[in-house]
Amino acid sequence: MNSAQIRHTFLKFFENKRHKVLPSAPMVLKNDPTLMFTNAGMNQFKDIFLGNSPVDHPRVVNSQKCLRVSGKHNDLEEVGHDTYHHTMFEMLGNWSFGDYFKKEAIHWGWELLTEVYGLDKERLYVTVFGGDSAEGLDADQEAYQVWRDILADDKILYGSKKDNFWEMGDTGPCGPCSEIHIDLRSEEEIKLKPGREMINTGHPEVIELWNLVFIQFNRKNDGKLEPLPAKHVDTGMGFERLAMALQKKKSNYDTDIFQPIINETALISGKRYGDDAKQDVAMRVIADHLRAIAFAIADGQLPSNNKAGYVIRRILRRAVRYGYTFLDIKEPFIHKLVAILVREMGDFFPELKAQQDLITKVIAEEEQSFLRTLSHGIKRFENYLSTNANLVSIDGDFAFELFDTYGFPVDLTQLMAREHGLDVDMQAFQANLDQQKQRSRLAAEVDTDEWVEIRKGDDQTIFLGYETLDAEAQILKFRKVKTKKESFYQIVLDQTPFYAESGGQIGDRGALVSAEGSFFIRDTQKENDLIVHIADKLPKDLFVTFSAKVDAEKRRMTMNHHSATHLMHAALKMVLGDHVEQRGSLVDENHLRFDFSHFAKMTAEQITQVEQIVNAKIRENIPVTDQRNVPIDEAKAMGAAALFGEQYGEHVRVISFDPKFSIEFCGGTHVPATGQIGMFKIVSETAIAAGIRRIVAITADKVEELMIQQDIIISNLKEIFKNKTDIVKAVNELVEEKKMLEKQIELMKREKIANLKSKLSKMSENIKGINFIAYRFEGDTQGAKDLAFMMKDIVDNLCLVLGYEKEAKAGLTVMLSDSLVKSYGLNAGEIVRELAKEIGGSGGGQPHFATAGGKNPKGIEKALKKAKEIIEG
RNA sequence: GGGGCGUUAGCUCAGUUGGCUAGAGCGUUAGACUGGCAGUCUAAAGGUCAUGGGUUCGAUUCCCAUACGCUCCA
Repeated sequence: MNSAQIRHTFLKFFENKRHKVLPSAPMVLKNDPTLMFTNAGMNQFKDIFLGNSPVDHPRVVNSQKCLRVSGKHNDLEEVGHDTYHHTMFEMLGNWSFGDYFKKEAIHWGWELLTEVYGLDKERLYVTVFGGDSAEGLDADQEAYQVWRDILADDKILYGSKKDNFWEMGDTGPCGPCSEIHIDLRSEEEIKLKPGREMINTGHPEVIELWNLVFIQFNRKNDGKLEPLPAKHVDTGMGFERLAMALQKKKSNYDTDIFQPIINETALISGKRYGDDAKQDVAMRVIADHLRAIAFAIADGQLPSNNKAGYVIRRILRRAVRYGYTFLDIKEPFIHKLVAILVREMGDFFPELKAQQDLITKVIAEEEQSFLRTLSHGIKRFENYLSTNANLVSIDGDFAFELFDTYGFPVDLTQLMAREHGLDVDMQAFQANLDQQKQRSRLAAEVDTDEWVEIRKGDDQTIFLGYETLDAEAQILKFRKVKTKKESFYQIVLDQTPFYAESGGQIGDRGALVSAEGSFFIRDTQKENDLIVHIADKLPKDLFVTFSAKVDAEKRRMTMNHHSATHLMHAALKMVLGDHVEQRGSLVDENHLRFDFSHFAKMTAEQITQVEQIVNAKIRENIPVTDQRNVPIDEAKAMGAAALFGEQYGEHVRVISFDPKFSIEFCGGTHVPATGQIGMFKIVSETAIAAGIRRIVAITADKVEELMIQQDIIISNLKEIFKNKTDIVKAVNELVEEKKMLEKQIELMKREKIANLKSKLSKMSENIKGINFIAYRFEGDTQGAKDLAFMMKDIVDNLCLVLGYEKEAKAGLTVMLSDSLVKSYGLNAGEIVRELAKEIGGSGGGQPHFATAGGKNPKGIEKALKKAKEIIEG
């Protein structure tokens, strides 16, 4: 059975048991401050478990793409060194939300594995929760009894809280779990030691296959467990492991999920998989990381230098590094593997296929830039070696500097050190790293108090912001949040007109008004599905009914920009083509920012064209069509544009301005009719990454402001040019004229200096073989310098002293021929310091050229005389 | 969010106690050589030393702020 069939079989099996097949949620998360990436199948159902979202389907089945590269689950450094760790993997899962429980979950799981997939029953073992006295929990007898109906007693093991009690976090839903393990060792090995003794011992061929979690408790803030009214089933089976078991391989990487990519890597590098342990590790790393990066980019996360984007960049760089070091590939190559990945997985994950070009381009660009970083680091390293003789080991501080400031991986530093017979002081390196971690942790510390419940309210906050900007509201709960910089309150209301930041639209600002006064709400944000109002102060009386008022002006401008974004999106597709795909969007009261895939700079004509289309649509004054709760398939059939990397529920909201022109999935707020936007203007169009362009544009008042400003500039110009008809021509003429005049001035200056040169040459007095000239000069420091260097070229044995006055300050310049410095022992710096006393200042410089400045211009004559005295000695 | 580093010619970069009237290589342009091309030689053009303040007789160099970029940590 190939991997596609394995996945299909799983979904089909549960679909036949009345489960709803759901697509994988995006791997990159938004609106969850605690998590950057989907790291388990349950993430997309978190709000159901927490009771924040209603249950649409009590039974669900899916295959979820997961990424474990940050936070609690971080497998990045393990990947490649063994046969089963991955950054990105698929989690097959079936779910019951308050529907069936242990009995069905266990029986179906067993049925699927043994009867449908045909796994050998003899090789399967199960574990159940064995109880925990500290928690006051008994063993999970219920699960045990179900298993006893299926399996012999010696196949069932009791597990500890660590292995068999699953918790989402410090608080929240949790419960015992039952795992199915498989023993894939050879017959001989099994004879030597039975599988029963190998469970959970970390053997790569005796592994956990499927985890069935039975959620029946809620962990409270005080650590106590409270039974849940609705019990859930949450299961997760590693797709790659299952494939290994079914395809009778010894490693996940030997399955058809990874082999095509590994083969291509082998081809590119000219090495063979299986020949060399280190090379094999590298090929596994590359195969794994390629998947993670490609899917992340498809989900809208580009590599960048912070947050989620940075994690993606690091994964890619790890892959490049392994290729560079162990496969000796010094050229960008990972992007070439994308085609293979798309061929293998593009059918089940259409987002990959649709964005193949972009993914390839972005990866190629990143590879290039990292290879530059590497060569930079190598250069620095060689520099370090050549400036530090007789080294015994590489300084840990230097290795850290390379790593921290220049991004040069420390293992490469070690490798290069070894080539020179050196080692790296890793202790000092680690100490530096720990110090940095400590610092970051302190700075990022956020102290969140527990929620204080004011009123009972099980339901979600009712959002009224599409219809009104002013509504009655009561506080459900609030909490205090403290960071290094500030502290504020988060407030949850029973209903609210405030739009929480999401989908690129900024959160509303406004106030909660009661008899007591008005309390400023500075921002509104989303935490998962929870709408959180941010305030600096709390009202004294929290139990009254407030009037929640949104800042209407800010919202109006934001809506203008949001609706304009939709119109522009449609216009871009018309002008540039259907490959235009939204990659990011930000709208606030000041502007709109829109990132989209397109591979070339837009021409001025294209930009104008887009502006004209949008402005025409604005003048048509098209009323908005706002359809809520449209079934997703129906919305798609309408031709609404969905975004990659955005998670949509069963029902979506569809916003259209003339369904033939612009129709999009969107949760944001929009103008009632396009006329309100008034006017649209693109302010800039730039590149932000390979294949991604960014447009910044403005609407309404902002365009008006811009126009007024530009009008003022133009009328001012016209006035200056006495209302000439063609100002551009006038300016051009002026520039040309200026150039000509500058040339003339330059000529005259030269002439003047030439005159001065001959005049000064004639003034020269021969004092003891020194050609001495002292002169009061009309000019400034720079002019004196120019003159001095010219005189040096034409007079031998020169001692030139120039004095000049500028803005009531005095300046002196002394120039000596090199011969005087060498054979007479004269020093311009010393001379000028002596002379500076006369002008009430100080100075210095080089032996042959020095300057001084002072506040007393009257002393210039005296200084010039004194210079002669010095030379006369 | 915190730390480190960078920004000098079209490109890649030097410029080390503040003073060599800012340099190299590549590229560009012109001329010469060669039957032509490739090439070689010679010469030239090209710089608000990111921006704005400050210290100083003098700042690419030191200090402060801003912008942009790189990088590590969270």
